[in-house]
Amino acid sequence: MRAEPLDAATIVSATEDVLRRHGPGKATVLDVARALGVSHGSVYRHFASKQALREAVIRRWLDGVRGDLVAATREPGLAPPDRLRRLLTTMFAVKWRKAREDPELFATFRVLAAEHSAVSAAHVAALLDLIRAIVADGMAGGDFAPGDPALLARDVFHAVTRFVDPSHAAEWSSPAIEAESDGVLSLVLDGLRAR
Amino acid sequence: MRAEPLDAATIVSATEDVLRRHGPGKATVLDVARALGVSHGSVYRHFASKQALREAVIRRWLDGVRGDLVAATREPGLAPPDRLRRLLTTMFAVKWRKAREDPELFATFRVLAAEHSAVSAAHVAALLDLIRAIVADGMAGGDFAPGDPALLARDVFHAVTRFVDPSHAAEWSSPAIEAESDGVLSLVLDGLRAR
DNA sequence: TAGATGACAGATTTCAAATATTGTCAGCCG
DNA sequence: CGGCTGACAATATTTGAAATCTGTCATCTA
Repeated sequence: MRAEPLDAATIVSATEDVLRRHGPGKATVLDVARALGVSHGSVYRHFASKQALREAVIRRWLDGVRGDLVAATREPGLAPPDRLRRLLTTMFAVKWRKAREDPELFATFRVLAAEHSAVSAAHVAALLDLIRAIVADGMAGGDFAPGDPALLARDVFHAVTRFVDPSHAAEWSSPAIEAESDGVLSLVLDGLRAR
Repeated sequence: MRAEPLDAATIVSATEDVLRRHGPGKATVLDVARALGVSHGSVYRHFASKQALREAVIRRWLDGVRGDLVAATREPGLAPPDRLRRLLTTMFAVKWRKAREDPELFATFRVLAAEHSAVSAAHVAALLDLIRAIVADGMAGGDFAPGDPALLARDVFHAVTRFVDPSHAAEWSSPAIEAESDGVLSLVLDGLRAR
């Protein structure tokens, strides 16, 4: 039936396809096995449970998002305030684009992320660390007022919740959303500069 | 069966009780009529539909919340920055308390608010106006840098989304939530002061 | 005669039986 | 042998028939 040996990555990809096609509620392990042309027992050789399989899917998705983000931000010769603005607007743009391009798929990944909150929490922690590094840079160079970079990174992230948290995805289709995020960003950057 | 004549306010109160008891999914017009000791036809004399009845309930609830808020903020002799901080922390506290005291009832009202987004939008607009008035005051007195008070009020409100938007109610049970809201509030107030 | 009632049609919800899925594992196949 | 299969028990989901609810209105009653 299959030439290549069945491996975890192949199964995860097939699961993504099935999720895309059937949605989170009706995507079964049997569907995944069918898509791969194997019995469902074989899937259970690589993943202990349906939950574990779905966790692998959301983990790979979030890692990809974060990869996109780090790549887009690797731009030299930008002062910390501009770098922070760039990071955050990119963060917004990546999420908004994914949510708008394929709302059903985005909704599916929201369900998976909610199912596996530990994976989501790790993702958020990694994003927070990106912010923290820039804030620390800015303080060292005098662009930002002194303070605890980790705490301020947390504050910044919380202030932009509306623009990154998937529970606000419905609001991202408004054409005003860009102006709104710019407004909050300016307010926050001013807050970091002058304390 | 009933001494006093049946009026809209009485029906709304009975509906609140039924919602409290049965939840949003299983609260029927028949239940409301039963609670009042009348036939369901009588309820339809005062409200055109079940939707209209539920809208009256959520409208009264939100008006009450806003009343509490305005009352708690009517405190003289406070500079605009402190007044703004007071308004917002009170806003948080009112919501958090309601959500923690009776999570099921809070969830019920969330459902009603989602069903009647126009009513919720009006509520938000009224809250925004409270913020705008204080920001304008602060600009007039030199506490805040000059700017468009309406736009900045919008930015401030968006920055504290996480602490007022019911979709984040689950996060409000964390003991860290107070420190987190204080952090964002300080950042935002600094932003308003020094632009 | 203003306000309340309850029978009624159509829409929605409920509940139990029928079907499908999850996860295990003894045995098969290359 | 290492990996795959498919029968199987336990659990979860779907289905559709019965029950309930929404909204209307002709009729009643105070």
